[in-house]
Amino acid sequence: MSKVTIYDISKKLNISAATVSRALNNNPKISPKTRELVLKTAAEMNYEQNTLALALKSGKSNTVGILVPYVDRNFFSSVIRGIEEELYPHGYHVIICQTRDDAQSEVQNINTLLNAQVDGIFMSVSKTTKDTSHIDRVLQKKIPLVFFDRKKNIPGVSSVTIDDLNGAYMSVEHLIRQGCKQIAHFMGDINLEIYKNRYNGYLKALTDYNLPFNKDYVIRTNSKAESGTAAVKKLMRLPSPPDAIFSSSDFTALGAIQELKKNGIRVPEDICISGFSNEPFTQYTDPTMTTVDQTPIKMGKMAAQVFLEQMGGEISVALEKKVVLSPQLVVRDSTNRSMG
Amino acid sequence: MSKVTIYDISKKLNISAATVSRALNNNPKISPKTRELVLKTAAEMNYEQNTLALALKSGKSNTVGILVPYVDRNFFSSVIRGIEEELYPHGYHVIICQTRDDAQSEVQNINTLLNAQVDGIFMSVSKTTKDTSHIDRVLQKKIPLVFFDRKKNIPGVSSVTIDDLNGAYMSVEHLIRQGCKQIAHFMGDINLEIYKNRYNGYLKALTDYNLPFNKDYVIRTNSKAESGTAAVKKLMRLPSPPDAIFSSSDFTALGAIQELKKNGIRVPEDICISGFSNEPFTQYTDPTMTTVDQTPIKMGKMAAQVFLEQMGGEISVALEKKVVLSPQLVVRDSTNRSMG
DNA sequence: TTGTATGCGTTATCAT
DNA sequence: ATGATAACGCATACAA
Repeated sequence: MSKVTIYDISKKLNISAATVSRALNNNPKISPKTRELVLKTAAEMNYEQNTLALALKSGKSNTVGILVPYVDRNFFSSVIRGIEEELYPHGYHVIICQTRDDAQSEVQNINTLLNAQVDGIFMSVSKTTKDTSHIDRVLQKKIPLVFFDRKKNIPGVSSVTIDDLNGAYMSVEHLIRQGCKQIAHFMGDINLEIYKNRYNGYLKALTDYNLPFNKDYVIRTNSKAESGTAAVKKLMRLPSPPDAIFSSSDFTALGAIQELKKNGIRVPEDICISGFSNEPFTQYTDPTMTTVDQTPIKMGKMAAQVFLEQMGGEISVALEKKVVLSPQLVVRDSTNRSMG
Repeated sequence: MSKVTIYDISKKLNISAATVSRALNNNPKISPKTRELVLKTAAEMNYEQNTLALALKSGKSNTVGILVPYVDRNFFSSVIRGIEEELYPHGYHVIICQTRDDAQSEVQNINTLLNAQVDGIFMSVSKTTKDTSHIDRVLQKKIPLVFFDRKKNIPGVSSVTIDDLNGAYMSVEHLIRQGCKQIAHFMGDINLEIYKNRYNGYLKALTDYNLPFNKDYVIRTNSKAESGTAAVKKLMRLPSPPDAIFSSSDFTALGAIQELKKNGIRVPEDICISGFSNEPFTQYTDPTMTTVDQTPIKMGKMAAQVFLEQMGGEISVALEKKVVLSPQLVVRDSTNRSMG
């Protein structure tokens, strides 16, 4: 059968279960002889430790929960990969929960994770989350919590994000160096920190390089390709259309490229376009798309490391660590005027 | 504090823990009065059931494990999404493990999942897996196991796959209806069932439509774009080059398209190309790519349903269910000759 | 060095 | 209808 316990081993060997337990856990207080014997018979009997009993006993489940809007978005699944790869060697399991960007689902998932006695929680906050009492509950229980990408500013909670402002700045700077002087921006929902920061990075680059700010060049978009085609139409109707677009999203940048090509406007010759996120498809568009890589796997690994630190330290000390990763500018053909 | 147990409630109410437990579980053998009372105070005290204790007691963890090569591959993360969404309403958690296509890692992960007392295991078998003793161990423990996409033929194990042969057949049939008569094939590793089936679907369509088979038109490729560029070069050097390519992979199809465009050969006017998998990027290539959708979310949902059925039935009956999903042909511009 | 006893939180069995 | 108790499998404080 399948359920061999330390008690079974103890019976077979005529010793106590406690001794078996000690042998199995390399407890120093045991004779080498019996230790060897126990280990051998345990192997023979195909003994496997019951993680559940251990978890109940120790209060430690060796499991962490990850909350993301959707697992099948490339960015999130890459972060998950990072977390899993960093935590697996430490014996942790990874439970995945999807919030579908729904605040209520987020609360529910937090609750079930708490019930499941996870040792830590990683989350990218849902778009619609306003109330944070469920997060407070996590903190009350002293469960390490790490935000990634989308965070709330809550004292005592660590987070791993990327420097969106700088990512935007690098992009715009790159466009300027390509000779562009009239740079437009596709702006996301600035209620979200990340988009506000990208917008600010755009502004900062313009300022630093003494380029004038033109409010007609800033178009509010969502993250769909259609939004990009609409935005670029608006731009091209301007008396003085831009010679570059810095988009806060790869998808809107794609929509723009498609619309421009349809109208015979060349990218990058007539107008340079850069996106944001380094979605896998950006390397396959025509032309290939310049974008900003958010290093999601690294983000996951960092988040995991922050968690491990937290676990290693004093239980009662909720150290708050804010890690800000540097994004990576990926230059491709959509902004490359030296192609020839 | 955070740890309020049924015992705490029982003390406060001067009743036994057993009664509290019964009240909480809607046990009929209890008076409505005390039931209400317990429920109310439980709510007041913020009682939450300890899932771990329950799991230890019942032997049921309400957790399933999913093994995939990499979580951040679109296909796999989509399957995971399907499984999660189907199982969440039933109270199951989902643990993710990555095998990195390494047989040894697969064995290890199976072991730890077994230790964690998961109630079921979903897996897409690693490419390198030969020995299946770890899988036998799962069966011995009567843990429901469901293969998806990549399976091994093991008696008693259910699986959910797609009808690759038919997907290939539909693709080639479509090419024929576009007027193509000399159809080449990029063939994957036929040690894997899926590629063998796609190849057979290709052959069947040729036969059914009375097109001659030309062995020079079948090129062995791996799933990289470079492999596709190399393959198409070879094809175009033939005395009579093909007028269509059915590729077993989106990536090789992409490489082919890129190479052809570079040489001024038009897609689809001069040659039609179709891929396989409906990778997200296929809708953004130029031209957009015709491909076969493997309905991964649906695959996940089906796998979950098979598991739930298994759980619902008799414990000792390992019913073996083979679900074969119909793939979806997605027609786009790379094969569309009526575009004008 | 080893054994005994206890508890982690719950539910099920057997009384009452 | 309710209470006392055992059991799930393990680890540890204490006793020997």
